[in-house]
Amino acid sequence: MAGTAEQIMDIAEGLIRSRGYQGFAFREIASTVGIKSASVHYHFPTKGDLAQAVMDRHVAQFDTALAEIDQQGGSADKKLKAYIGLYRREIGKQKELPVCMMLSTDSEVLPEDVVKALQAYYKLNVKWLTDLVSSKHSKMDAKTAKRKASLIHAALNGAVLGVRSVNSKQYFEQVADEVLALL
Amino acid sequence: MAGTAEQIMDIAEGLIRSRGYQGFAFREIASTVGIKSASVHYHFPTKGDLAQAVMDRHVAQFDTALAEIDQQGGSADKKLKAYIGLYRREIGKQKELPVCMMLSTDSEVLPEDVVKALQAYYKLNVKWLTDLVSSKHSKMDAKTAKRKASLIHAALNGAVLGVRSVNSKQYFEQVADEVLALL
DNA sequence: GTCTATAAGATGATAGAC
DNA sequence: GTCTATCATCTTATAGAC
Repeated sequence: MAGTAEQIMDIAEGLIRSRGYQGFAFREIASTVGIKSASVHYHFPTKGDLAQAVMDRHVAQFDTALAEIDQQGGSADKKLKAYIGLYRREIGKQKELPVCMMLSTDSEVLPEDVVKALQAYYKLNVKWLTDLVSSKHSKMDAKTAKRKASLIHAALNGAVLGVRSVNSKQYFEQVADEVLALL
Repeated sequence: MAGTAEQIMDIAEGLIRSRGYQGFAFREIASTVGIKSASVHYHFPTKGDLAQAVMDRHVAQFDTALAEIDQQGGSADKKLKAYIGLYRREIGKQKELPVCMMLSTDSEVLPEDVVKALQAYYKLNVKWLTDLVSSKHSKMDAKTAKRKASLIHAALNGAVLGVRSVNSKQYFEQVADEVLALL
């Protein structure tokens, strides 16, 4: 039995991923949890606070997942496969995008702190991928490695986005296979 | 002096691109045009109708642009450069995404017809790119060409999305250069 | 922690006058 | 085509009781 704050974040995360920041309301979250909207405000004073909490929790989980991949070791290809697995996991429920991707499209109506967290998250991803590329191609200069990492990152994000438009997870898998060959 | 309906669509398109479907209101559009919200409803009965009109107009412009690229002829690389130019043009105003990309993330709250148009638009893009890939690699089988086309499409979409998070158009240019090398 | 009650404002949409 | 006026509903958020 998860705490109320946790439940609220779970539901908010799902709604953000399917409808975006502007697509959920305190009342809806409250009724799903089985409480009143005033009680949601007790845990998260403003809507921005709730979005920030959801974002922070997700980033923390993601950091842990990346650390685990690094810890398990193995080839660069194996690590990229595991990284792609993180994306695949987020597609699980169709019609949902990863939290940070959806929030990124809502950045114009988000509190400044959330936008900053979003930018930091992006940089973290590209840096991790850049290190991965460098580890496989020891003679490649840093700039080239970063460009390749950016391509991989963009392709995976685009692949996730595409699933929504083509209505099939296969699209993601096909792009993911091509991405693996890029490394 | 553009007609009122045109003006409404222009403003709606800008708002959809920066804040999404749920981020604009009839009253705001009306006050920007200099009329009242009831008059906006005269031209576009419902919010969904307005979104559909904006989407249809954009798709028509895009179709024309693709036809022009085909008409001008030249190498496959030249055509891909021109195709990438269509994306670059849409980034012009920072903090804005292409209409169809933004609407795609809002698909859960969009009228069914708009979602269908979105899916058709996606298919059109991948098909055009598939033909392009096939024209350069005459011996490549159709399936492989489509996979490569999907990769290119995903990477370009991801590149546009990334501009928002990294706050620099250079990110797009770097990925675009890598994409050119993929063909 | 959760509730009731309510504020204060925005929203999509319509009726009917001009 | 555009207006005024209005409806019914939803929104985030707060005050104060339990």
